[in-house]
Amino acid sequence: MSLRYEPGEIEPKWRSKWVEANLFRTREEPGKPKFYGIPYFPFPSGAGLSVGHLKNYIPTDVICRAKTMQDYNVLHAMGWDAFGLPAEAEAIKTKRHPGEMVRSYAATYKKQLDIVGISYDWSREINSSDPDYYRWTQWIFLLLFRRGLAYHGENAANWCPKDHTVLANEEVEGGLCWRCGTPVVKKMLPQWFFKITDYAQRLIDDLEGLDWPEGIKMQQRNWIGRSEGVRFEWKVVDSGKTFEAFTTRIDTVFGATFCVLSPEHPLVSEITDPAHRVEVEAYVSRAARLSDQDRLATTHEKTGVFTGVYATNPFTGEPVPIWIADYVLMGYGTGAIMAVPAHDERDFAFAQKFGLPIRQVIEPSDGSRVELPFVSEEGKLADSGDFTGLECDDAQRRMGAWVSSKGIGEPKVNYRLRDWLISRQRYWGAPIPIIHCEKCGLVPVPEEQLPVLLPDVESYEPTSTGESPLANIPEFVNVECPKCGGPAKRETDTMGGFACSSWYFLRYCDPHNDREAFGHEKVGYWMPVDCYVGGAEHAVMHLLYARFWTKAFFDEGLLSIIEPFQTLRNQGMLLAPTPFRKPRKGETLKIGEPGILISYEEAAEMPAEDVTWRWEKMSKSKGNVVTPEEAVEKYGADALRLYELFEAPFEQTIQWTEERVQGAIRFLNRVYKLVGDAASSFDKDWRTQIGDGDRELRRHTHRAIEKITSDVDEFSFNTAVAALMEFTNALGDSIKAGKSSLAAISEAIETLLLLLAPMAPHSADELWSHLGLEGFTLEAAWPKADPRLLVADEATIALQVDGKLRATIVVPSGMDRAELEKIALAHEKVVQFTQGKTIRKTIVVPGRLVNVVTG
RNA sequence: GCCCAGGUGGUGGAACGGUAGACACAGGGGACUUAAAAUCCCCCGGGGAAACCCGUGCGGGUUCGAAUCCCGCCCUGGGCACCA
Repeated sequence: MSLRYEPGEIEPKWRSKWVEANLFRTREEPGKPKFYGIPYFPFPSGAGLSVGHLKNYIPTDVICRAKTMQDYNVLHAMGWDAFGLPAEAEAIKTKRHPGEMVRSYAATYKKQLDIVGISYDWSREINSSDPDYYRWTQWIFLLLFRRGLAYHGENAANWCPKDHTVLANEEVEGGLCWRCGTPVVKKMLPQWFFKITDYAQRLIDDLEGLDWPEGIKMQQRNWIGRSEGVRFEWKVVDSGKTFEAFTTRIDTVFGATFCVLSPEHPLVSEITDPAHRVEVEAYVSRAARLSDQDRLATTHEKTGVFTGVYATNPFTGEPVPIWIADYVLMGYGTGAIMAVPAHDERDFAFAQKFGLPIRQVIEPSDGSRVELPFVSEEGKLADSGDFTGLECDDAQRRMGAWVSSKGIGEPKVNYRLRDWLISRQRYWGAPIPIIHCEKCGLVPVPEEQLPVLLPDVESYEPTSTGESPLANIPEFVNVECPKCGGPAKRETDTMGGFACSSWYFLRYCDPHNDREAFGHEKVGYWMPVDCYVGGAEHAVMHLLYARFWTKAFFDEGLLSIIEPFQTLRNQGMLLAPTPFRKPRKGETLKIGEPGILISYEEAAEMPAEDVTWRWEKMSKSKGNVVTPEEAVEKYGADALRLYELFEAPFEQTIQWTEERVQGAIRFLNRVYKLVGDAASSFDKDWRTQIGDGDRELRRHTHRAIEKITSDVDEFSFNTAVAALMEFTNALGDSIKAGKSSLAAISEAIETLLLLLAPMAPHSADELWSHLGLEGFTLEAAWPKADPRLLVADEATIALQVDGKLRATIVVPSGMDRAELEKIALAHEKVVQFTQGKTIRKTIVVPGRLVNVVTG
């Protein structure tokens, strides 16, 4: 009987059998190794999934299915990053309650993932906006608070003095409030922070042992931004006041011809000379008016103003002018610098603009003349007192020691990383479980009172007061102080969404625990995540926060590991063809777009030459989305899976190409036909029948096992599919040639289905049962390659003369060097190409090649 | 500007320093068919009748041998960007 791949019939059938058998339950059988594989925690958006999103769900599923067959206990779960701004914004737009909305979106995602046959254990599903979950997010907040890692502090925010509200950076247009046109100022406002900076060094150090893409590690290192330097004191002349400056180039200190303070530096108002006050104040308030965005977006044209006062360079005793400029940031180092125009590009530009002296104190070691600014550290000191002549690195050490010995400073490591601002004046998040009491200060909500429930409200839009909408609910706000019993007020800010996603992978291990966030034994068994899969866009947010929390939990004794994600892989994007047309008069193009975006229907109606096609990421707004439903309906889930696996290496961006999905269907049909035709003569008991013969077919079988097993482990799914195709072709040829025994063919067919099972599970199960085999492929044992069957009887040897291929010969495998050399030198092609030349030497690589080198 | 990835046939891509182009897609030819689709067989980097020659972004180098390693460039994609 000739079989065909009929996805519409077999795929729903097998999916319901899997559900019936509770096939995807997490096994926690003693004595087996564990494998924990998950994709990133998605926010279920209203647009639903596209086939592009499946680029990480399918491979993660393949590896988890393979590990299950390899007799691991596997944890493969899914949940919803439900809290946060994207959900709230969408709910406001669609006028729905965010909770109800997210639940319905999540249901759509679940359905979409199910029809592709992804093997999640849905009994462990998590929703971060569920009180049973955020209760523990709040508990973790209190844990961090108790450890001094959560603090309430002042931070400069954009403030509109007329509306009495903070504004998001996006709400400031040209330095003006978007509502009333009043100039926005920076104002210190209380916010909640997590003290991630305490972990800066450990976050760098522990990257070392992780199997992560090198690019992501680099991004984290750069983000944390460690730099070594010296922090030291400058005295303001005739004032008794001092400030500290941080520099990584203490070796250039003799070239410091001025100092610069950040406009926000507290000393500015104290030291400014009365004659310069008006000018300085104007500059400071102008700088305050700029949002960070504008300040960073502007061209690097330097601005600044002189304070009229001087500071003494502790190395030279010389007074240098103190300037104010916004290129010095209050948030980094000390907010004050020594400026060395000869050896720093920014200081150089500033000095040139304002006519400040430029003094060279570093020169190349070979004494050659260079153009300034000379920023290299390869050089030696000049005109630097006792330090003159030293190499830069040596000078840095000695000058650091000199500063320490004088008691005016010390070598210091600085990090670019800032503390993690977690409070949001928004409704849709986990309420921060703190009570403000006039008498007792910040009082944690007692653990037994958790969760602090997010009250159900009619209107949850952000208020004009700049406070969270929760501040308008007296029943929520007014409470008794848990400490003194007096009247107190609840914190009304909620936590940003990244708090929820920083620990969900621990909750999967123990999702129904109502006494703890996660049981020690459960996380001890499952953690760390062995395989974490997602896009590269979370490099410095989620992946950094989750690492920080894991370390804090380790310090608390809740975990015995210091890193949550041992192996991380980033999937490539999937692009879809997207049509654009030429702009008409009066139409403006969006930056980076080749024309005006049009729909597929419009494109079909226009003359082809008027349409420009471009590959774009699938998105609702681009109108180029192919949904899993459409693709499964049209091609089948197994074909879709194989296509996405086969098209390119996992990390690479691919282009959605229908013809190639057809190729996957064609392959599946070849497998169906082959298995269908062989079914009647299939021998379940091939193990007892198999003899010493059939080495050729069996070699193909066992090589396929070896190759596909290692390819799946290494995330090389495209070559795994290719190996499966090659094996199928070889098996077909072997059957056609009629030289193989039924036992060897049966072994090959059974093996083929098992190797196919993680990638095309519906078809594997269908054909498995067609052969009369019991159970599901997922519960069958993964085949093992027999090393004795991997070696070939014969080897093809390349014969080269001077590195050029001249012939190939087939010899019995295992032939030794001497014999290979003898055969090669006697070969007619070798003789022909070495004629009249001296043979200088012969390179023999047994099993591979012989290279005859002439001289 | 700095930091990461990448540049291989018409296309997607293979290739422990060892026969470049596996496996596919598209295309061409043939078989089957009244015909088409599907399927099966053959061809498919360039030049050449062939022997051979040339080919992995460009220029050098190391090596018996380089797509692969080293140096210097050029492009493409991504990230960071006044961090002293």
